[in-house]
Amino acid sequence: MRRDAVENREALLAAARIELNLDADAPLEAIAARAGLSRRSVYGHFATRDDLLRELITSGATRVAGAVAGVDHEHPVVRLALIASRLWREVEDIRVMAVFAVRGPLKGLTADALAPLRARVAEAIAEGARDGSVRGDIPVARLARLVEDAALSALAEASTDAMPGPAAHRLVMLLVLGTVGLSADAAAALIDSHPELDWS
Amino acid sequence: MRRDAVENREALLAAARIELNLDADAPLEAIAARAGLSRRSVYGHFATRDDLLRELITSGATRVAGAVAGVDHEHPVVRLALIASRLWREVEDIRVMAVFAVRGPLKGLTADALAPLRARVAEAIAEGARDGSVRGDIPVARLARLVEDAALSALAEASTDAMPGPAAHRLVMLLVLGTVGLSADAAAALIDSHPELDWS
DNA sequence: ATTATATTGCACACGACTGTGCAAGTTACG
DNA sequence: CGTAACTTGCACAGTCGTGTGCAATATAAT
Repeated sequence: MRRDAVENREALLAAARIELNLDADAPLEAIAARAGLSRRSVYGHFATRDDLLRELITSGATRVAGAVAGVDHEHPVVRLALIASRLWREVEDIRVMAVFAVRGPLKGLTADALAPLRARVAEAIAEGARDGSVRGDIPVARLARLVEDAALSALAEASTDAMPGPAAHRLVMLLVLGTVGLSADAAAALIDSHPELDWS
Repeated sequence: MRRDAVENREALLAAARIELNLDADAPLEAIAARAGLSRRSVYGHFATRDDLLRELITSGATRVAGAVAGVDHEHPVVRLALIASRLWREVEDIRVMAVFAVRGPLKGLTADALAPLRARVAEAIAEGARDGSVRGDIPVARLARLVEDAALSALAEASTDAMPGPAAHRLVMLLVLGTVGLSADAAAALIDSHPELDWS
């Protein structure tokens, strides 16, 4: 295998990440173009369109899983904020997976890939609901989905509006904490009192 | 014009509302089938596919505008909750428009249709930020978009999970108020202390 | 330099969907 | 009734996307 071949493969994946965020079913033509290749060449790297998507989703899932893996904290709410914080680094992958979470025949794949992350979130919420640090007026499963939505809309806002890094990072945490029941002030105080939630 | 003709026209619009929520670019075949018509007949009512969508969006926008028109209250936060409350009645239309708000070539149309509603929300937020009842750590325009997202995800949750009416109605308000800075408890208290926010 | 490896352009088959024309059928309505 | 309004089925053209075959060309690597 040649060096430029693997570079082009990466370029295709990167291009797909961008292009699929703009249009969930962007033609291969567009993806290839952004990668500086011809449509025909795509088939030298991926047998079918679905193969490309599959690779995007699974590789994305691994990165996300890695980013969230080390997260741990005794207070479930801080844990949620930490997860949100780590997620910020993986925006592109996250958004690609979000796009396919609802639509298309790949939604099963996406769901599987995101399962571990969702489990961690649900667990933290359940724990927080038990000790009173998280609202108890919404069933855990439903609240978990809503938290996911909140994080997603913060991430979307961050990347469409080209927010400066620290602001976007903080926004994601603020929204997650707000959804979980904290007031704006309480959320801000919590973030400021925990150095591990700082922008680094 | 015959009576059954206008009935079929309505049936087509209703079918489109359902089918387009399942799949944003559902084929006319599917829509026609759900309406109990043949694909060919659709063209007896709408010149093109876009005409159908246009009608859906604009008629939906008018309903929503009407629902929100009468809303007024001295406290901006209560006003936001009221808007959220009224929105709940129009879920179906809202969701169709939400689908096309992001994707598709009609997003401009949708944006225009939703403009008045967005203006009201932004205004209430700005007013609240001035008198301190709404968080001030997020720029008004951005917060308005985030509130919109929150409402949308609540509405989505409500209609996919088949929640009972009152619960869904309350959820929409809770999420909007939470996004705007209130704690879960404060939001619940506010809703309970204002009879006009009750489920009717 | 020579060779294995990649990329390209073009042609083609295939499928899904839109939009149109037209003749034959069905149904509401006066 | 009987007629005008509506629906249907089918055939067809046009568009856009995928996936493949192949010959020509460019490029990395030894």
